[in-house]
Amino acid sequence: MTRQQHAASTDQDLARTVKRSKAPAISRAAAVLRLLGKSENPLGVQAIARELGLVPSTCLYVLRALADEELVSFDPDTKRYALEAGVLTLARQWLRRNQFNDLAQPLLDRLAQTFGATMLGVQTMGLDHMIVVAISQSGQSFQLSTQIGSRFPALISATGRCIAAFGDYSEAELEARFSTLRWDEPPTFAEWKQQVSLARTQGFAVDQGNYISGVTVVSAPVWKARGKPSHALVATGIGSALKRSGLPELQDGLVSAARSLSNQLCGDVSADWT
Amino acid sequence: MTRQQHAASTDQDLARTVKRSKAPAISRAAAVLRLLGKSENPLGVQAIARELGLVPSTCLYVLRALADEELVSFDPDTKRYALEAGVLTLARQWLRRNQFNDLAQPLLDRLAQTFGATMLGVQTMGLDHMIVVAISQSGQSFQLSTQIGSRFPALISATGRCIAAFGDYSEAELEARFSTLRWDEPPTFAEWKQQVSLARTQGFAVDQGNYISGVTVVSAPVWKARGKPSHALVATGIGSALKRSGLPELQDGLVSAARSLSNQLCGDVSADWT
DNA sequence: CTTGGTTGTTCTATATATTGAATAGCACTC
DNA sequence: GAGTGCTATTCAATATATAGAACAACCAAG
Repeated sequence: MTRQQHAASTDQDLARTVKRSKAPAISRAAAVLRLLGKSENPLGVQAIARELGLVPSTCLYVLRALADEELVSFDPDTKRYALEAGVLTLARQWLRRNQFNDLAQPLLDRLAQTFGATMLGVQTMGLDHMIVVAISQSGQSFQLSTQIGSRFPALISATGRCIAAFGDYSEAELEARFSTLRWDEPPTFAEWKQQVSLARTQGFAVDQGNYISGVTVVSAPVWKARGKPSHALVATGIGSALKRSGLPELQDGLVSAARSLSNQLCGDVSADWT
Repeated sequence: MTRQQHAASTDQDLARTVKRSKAPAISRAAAVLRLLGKSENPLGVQAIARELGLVPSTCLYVLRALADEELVSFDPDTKRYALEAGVLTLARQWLRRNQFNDLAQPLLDRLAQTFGATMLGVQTMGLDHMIVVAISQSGQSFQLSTQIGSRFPALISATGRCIAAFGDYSEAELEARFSTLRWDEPPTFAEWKQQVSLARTQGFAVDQGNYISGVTVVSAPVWKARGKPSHALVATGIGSALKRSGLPELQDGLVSAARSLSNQLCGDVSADWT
């Protein structure tokens, strides 16, 4: 069972986005790409159109355009479409010019080695979700498998508490989002709010088996600029194992890594100004 | 100096694609994404429009749509656009359901270990280019750095000779493409044709310092179906080092790995037929 | 402070992308 | 072999995305 879940992008959502935008074809194209990404096997025109609430002919034109751009592959025999390798090229280009990754990776590697935990670097995307952009596996212990590019709802687990703590969102917004989350051991909203306050004073957040039973997650926010944190460093591991290798030390290491990263990222910006 | 080069996608090309397509916004969007990928730093609306020959207002709408889809990031302060992490999500999804990668990776790892070479798995995209989709570094020697997602012109180096040898393209097509290639030590078209013939009879191709002086590249084709090869396994290394660790053995290993891979990939297809 | 040359953004007429029905093909069942 | 239900695809009318100019906001130089 895979853990990640997106804000269910329904036909309704797509329809609204398409209406508002001045370039609806692009919203449709993105929806098609996401659908093909989710799907286990290649899909035909009708299946895609039905799933996304598109007109088949429009959907066909979208697919042809995407195939021309090598973002989608087309099998002439089966008339099925799937994602194509062109998306890889874009991803590499993004990774290349992303200083967060370059700076975070060695820090994550060191922490993973020291504490035998699986370390993640995540990028926050408002209250919608966060995206895993860097990973370091400890190698020895059994890993909690997550992959680069995975998306999680914004307020879940330890990082969710950080986002809530340092993002100054209204309580109404938070509660609305909170109510849609799925946890193994869901905290009440009151409990969660208290943990968020604690995170605000401590500078990091902990999830002790709420999101996944038996798994402890620690998260510390990273800033690229003043305002809401843009990223977070995350440590995950089996609760008992993390306790044995020293949870307080891990928390300290994580927080100081996150702080040094924030300094470097903000510093680079000011270097551009000169 | 980076080696890769794309078929220079000029404004002309884009203009033609846009005209032909029934969904021009998508071609524009793809062009914008590629441009942002190439660019070292974030770009403004005008710069993008100028570079791609787009109308600024249209360009703005494209960018806004892409930003809505989290494929492009927008900095409200500087009004600059760049690639966003959404492209990572798509790439991961592509990698997940790609059996070539799953099957090729262990073979590449073994060959890289045995021969101290940098191994690549590439996917061919017609006569336009090929894309690196899997990598295994030997770890010990200093690596010839290439990254997943890199694009190379189709007919370059050893893999180019394989594509020409097993793709049954007309000589006119080949010569047109061949003439645009950049090599360190360019072969004449006649020499190259001879090497292509050799590759056809041997079942693999070698590039001895043509593409990059001092670097030897060996490539063996992989088929996913009858017809043109869809992929290739590639070994690269310093010429002298490869000779020392046994070039004939490397060639044998590469060819047999490619053959076994072809069998598995085609076998899956025939399994679908039953 | 004004001027000149940028930039990003809004606005509206018109060329055109999108729609939904009609067409064409393919694989079954009867 | 005709019929049934599915596909993918084409086509022409119309709703609309786009182009180009006008606008606004900024910065640097005089």
